[in-house]
Amino acid sequence: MSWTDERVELLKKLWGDGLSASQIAAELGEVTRNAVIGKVHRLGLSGRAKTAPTAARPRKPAREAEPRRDARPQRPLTHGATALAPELEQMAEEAPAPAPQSADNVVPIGQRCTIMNLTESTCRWPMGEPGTDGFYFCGGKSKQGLPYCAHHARIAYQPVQDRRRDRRLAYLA
DNA sequence: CCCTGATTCGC
DNA sequence: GCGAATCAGG
Repeated sequence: MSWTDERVELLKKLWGDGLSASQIAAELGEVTRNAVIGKVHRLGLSGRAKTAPTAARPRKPAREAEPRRDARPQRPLTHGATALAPELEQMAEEAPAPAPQSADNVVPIGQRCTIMNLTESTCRWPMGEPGTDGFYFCGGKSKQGLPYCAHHARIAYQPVQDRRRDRRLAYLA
């Protein structure tokens, strides 16, 4: 997969929205966060804020071609990494229950889970009508205490996105 | 350990 | 130009 115009445009948009490189990578698919970061730099739109306090890098001692381990294979079943500002974690607890039945979302059967299979790292986005047989949770991989996977977190917190970003920049500045 | 972006450099 | 490996940090 290459950087088509559409993908680059989406990259710019998401980066501008303050999403992390790994989130963007998950959103784009078929690329790692390193690829995203590399592209961001080449496009010259790095440095979203925070004046790099850690500028000077000691250089890397030339490296030879190594057996290089597998390039992290993005799991098709999950929505990849997630990491939102700490402020969001609080909101997560009070976040209004997302609309139960989302006709648009279809989760792979193998990923779905019930209340019994939920762990700290599974997406709790409800699917279907609670209490009925068809009900289940997304079950995608969530991280850092967030209750949702990257995909559902975006949906759940959309209205607050602006505030979140501003806050983040505020304390980083 | 989870994650973040930044950089280097072989390809 | 691309991005894995690495680094430095939270």
